[in-house]
Amino acid sequence: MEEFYNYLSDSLSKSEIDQLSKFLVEKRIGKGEILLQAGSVCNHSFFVEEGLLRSFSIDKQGKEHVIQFAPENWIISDRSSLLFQEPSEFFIDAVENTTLIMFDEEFVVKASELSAKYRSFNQKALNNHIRHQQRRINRLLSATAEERYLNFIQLYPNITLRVPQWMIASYLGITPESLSRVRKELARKNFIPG
Amino acid sequence: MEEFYNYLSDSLSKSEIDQLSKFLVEKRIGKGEILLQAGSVCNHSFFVEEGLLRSFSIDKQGKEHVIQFAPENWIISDRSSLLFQEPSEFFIDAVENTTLIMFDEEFVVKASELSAKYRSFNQKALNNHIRHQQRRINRLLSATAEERYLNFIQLYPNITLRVPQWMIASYLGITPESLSRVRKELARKNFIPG
DNA sequence: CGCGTGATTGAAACCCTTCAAGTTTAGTGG
DNA sequence: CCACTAAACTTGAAGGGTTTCAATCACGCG
Repeated sequence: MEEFYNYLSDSLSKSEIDQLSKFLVEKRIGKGEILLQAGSVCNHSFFVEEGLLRSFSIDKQGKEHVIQFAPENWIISDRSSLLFQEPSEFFIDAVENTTLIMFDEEFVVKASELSAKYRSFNQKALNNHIRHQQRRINRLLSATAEERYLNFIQLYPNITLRVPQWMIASYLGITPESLSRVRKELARKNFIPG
Repeated sequence: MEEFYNYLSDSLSKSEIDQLSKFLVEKRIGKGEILLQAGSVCNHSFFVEEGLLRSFSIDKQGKEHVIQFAPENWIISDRSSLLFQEPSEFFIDAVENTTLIMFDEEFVVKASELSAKYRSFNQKALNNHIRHQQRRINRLLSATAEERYLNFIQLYPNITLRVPQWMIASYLGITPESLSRVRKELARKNFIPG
């Protein structure tokens, strides 16, 4: 709970958090375990205390496409499914053994009632999510595979070293083979990662 | 103002809207006029009463990439720039002669103070935006040009007929020539649009 | 040690882009 | 209402970037 309390501490007082703690569940899951199945309704958001989660879809051909990575102090969920109570198109699973905090919409509603600060905090988080997605769309539309990869390792240096390359390739929208070649080409050009 | 009042009527009473009306500005702009310049901070959201707006970026090579279309009753803006007060990466301009309502963050704050209904309405709108973006990312990662086009005309039949093809191509992340060929191929396969 | 997963490499195929030319459409002014 | 022009769309041929498929290599784990 440590990190999640810390995460909330700017917007909720200690006593307020304690009031809300009954809506929180701490959970430990192993690498590869699944938190959300495509087709089922997503009823929780997941805050990562330690470890690494990801969300992804599987297309008709059975190929995985990584939508998002969530390392420590990130929240991952399917907000569409959560808010509109419709079946999710996405999976969420653990890339590493992970300790996480689960919370549902009731937590968000109660916290919003308790604190205006939390409301604006949450609002800001939503807007930040939109910002990230917008930039990603923009890059998918305009950047080459190499540019997207460089952008990725610069934005998420921390994640780059922790996930297999094929997952990064999937996030970038290219094949593992292509990413391998991109990296080879970068090495040739004396690019030093990190 | 008609449509915007209507848009708000579920979450705010008539008198509440009247109180807030001083934060609203109605504006008419001609086709091609620009509402937001990349590099400048976005201070308003735009609600389309009549007409059609779009947001887009311009990459290093001078190519446009359409991020979003906004027909009647849609809101368009750069939320990142708005909320974080940073220079926008995007342009917003008018695809058709457009009547719109401009409002700033003060409007949102005041409306949120006045009405819990508005808060949840606004929250829902943000989540809906995230949902749309998420699906788009997913499609950019997994679908072919043809699939993306079919998906587009199904999702936005109304927009398809109102914007030039090269803008749709830009939205889909392909060249106008490619879209032309995709359409030709669909016609060959006896696909009837609409 | 051996198996399985992930990374690399090569060759061919494919999709999409680029460039260039031609056609159609839309808008403007006489 | 026609003539003219610019913009949008189409079409073709060549080229580039990525994918696909297959084979090989590297490594960690039971």
